[in-house]
Amino acid sequence: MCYQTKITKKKEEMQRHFDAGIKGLDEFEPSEVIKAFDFPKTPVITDEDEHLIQLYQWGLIPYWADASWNRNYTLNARIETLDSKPSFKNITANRCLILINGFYEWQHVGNSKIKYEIGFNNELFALAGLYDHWADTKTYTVVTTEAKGVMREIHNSKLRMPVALYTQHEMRAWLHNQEVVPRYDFTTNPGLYQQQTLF
DNA sequence: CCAGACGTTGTT
DNA sequence: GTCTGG
DNA sequence: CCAGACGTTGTT
DNA sequence: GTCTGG
Repeated sequence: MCYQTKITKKKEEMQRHFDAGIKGLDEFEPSEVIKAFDFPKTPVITDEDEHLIQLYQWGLIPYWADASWNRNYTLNARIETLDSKPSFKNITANRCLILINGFYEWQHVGNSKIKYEIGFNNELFALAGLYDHWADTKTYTVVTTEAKGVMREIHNSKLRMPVALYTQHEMRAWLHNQEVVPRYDFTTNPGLYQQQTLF
């Protein structure tokens, strides 16, 4: 899974990096830790306009959802079952890029856990996402897959990781519904935080 | 057949 | 809206 | 979809 | 076996 990200880059740098304009990012503030369970609005690029960065809210709300919808459960979407889940199957072509320069995951060691920052030397990159857009509601979910490589060592409890895209080619492929191989050659920064698990 | 679910499993 | 558990 | 029903109303 | 209630 993936519930915490990092976006410390300025708008101007994101524009340059992703070769895109910007719309409605006034309320965006770079942040060391972005928490999914707060349902934050974060910068994304959708397949509707690959040269525009806009804010979408983390936590997918399908267009048919009613007031009882619980976004806690649509912060992530398992890539293995996208085509069969009612919440995702009709939007598997609504591709977006979630713009970040790091994300966080916890490693369980004995009965404590260590927080890692994961990324590409603090460079900008993207997570693969799906979005829905209806009325004023613009929301997204982060697509996850089986953890590989170093991610199996770090995220050793759930063995999941977000689908990460690094090159422009990978990002375009995702937006165009083409096969992508999720990245796992991350740089990692351990020990940001350590916590005894409660017993 | 239709009511009820639909999504994932975590942080301070 | 579609799917599915009862 | 699958577990569980599936039949009728009387004779000494 | 088929039908149907849940």
